[in-house]
Amino acid sequence: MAEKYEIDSTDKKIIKLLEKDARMPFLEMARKIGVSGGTIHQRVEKLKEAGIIIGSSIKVDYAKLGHGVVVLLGLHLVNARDIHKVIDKLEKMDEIVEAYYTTGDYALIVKIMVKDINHFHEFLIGKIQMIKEIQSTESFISLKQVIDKSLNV
Amino acid sequence: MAEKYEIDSTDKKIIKLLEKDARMPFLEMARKIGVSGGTIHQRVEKLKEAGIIIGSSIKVDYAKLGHGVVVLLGLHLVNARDIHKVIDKLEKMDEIVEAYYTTGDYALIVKIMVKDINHFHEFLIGKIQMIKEIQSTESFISLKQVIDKSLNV
DNA sequence: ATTGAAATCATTAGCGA
DNA sequence: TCGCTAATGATTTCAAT
Repeated sequence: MAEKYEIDSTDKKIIKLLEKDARMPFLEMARKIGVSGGTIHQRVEKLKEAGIIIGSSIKVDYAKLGHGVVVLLGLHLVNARDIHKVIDKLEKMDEIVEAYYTTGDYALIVKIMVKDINHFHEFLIGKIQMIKEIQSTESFISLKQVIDKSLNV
Repeated sequence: MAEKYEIDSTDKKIIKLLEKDARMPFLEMARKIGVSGGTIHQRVEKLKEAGIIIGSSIKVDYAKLGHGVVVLLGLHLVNARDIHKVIDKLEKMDEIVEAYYTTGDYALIVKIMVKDINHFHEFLIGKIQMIKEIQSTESFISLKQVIDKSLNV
């Protein structure tokens, strides 16, 4: 994995368009890029096979659904060896949406989404602090995401 | 904004399916959920109007395109009042894909994607440290994202 | 990479619970 | 009000070039 892949400017344009709108019709993309719809279809299939396009998803305003608080949580483990056990447990928690192995201060940094500060408190005490392999945590509470965009490849 | 919205179980099922695959045909969703295609269409339109569905995007394996390193960066500002000026500058940088206002230690936490550690170094010295409103930074380098999922609403 | 044809889908209007 | 059906135009998909 992580082998570099050769993509040309047409592939790049396709990726850029689909990052903005995953449901854009292939024929519309074709008109914008200046190739045929069949070509778009072939290119997208190739990008999927190559594992460059992994999937697609809608963007949801979770705040409108009552989950407005994002918290970044740095985790210290008792023993670095337990990291996979910890990840297994974290994976099952609904509040956790992302997790990163990191170098430096923390073994892991996780991103969680919760309804409010009370919910966060309950989550921290009732779920995170129940994992005995976790020694301590540091919380960075965010009330607003100010930038959210796709990488310009 | 951030008003709560009443969504029923059909809306939830639609959101869940589209989070897994934004290009899923409405008729396929209709068959899975047990309603007509027209109903899916109406519901999706309503969810968009309500601002719950904001957009859609493909998921790209950026590591395969040579941008394999994610860094979370905590920023300390010289003066908290300058935060909007800083955000404006950050917004223009290709490497920065997300940014959060946070309480506590940092004024901002940003997520960046870079090719490798050298690229990160150049970015830090050549771009971040050029912003005079930023006092100091702390870096959390991630070589692997181990969890990435959608919130279970 | 394009073309063209067949299957499938999106979209809308009108009907009915 | 909400969901369904039916009809049309657009799109996806694939084989042949």
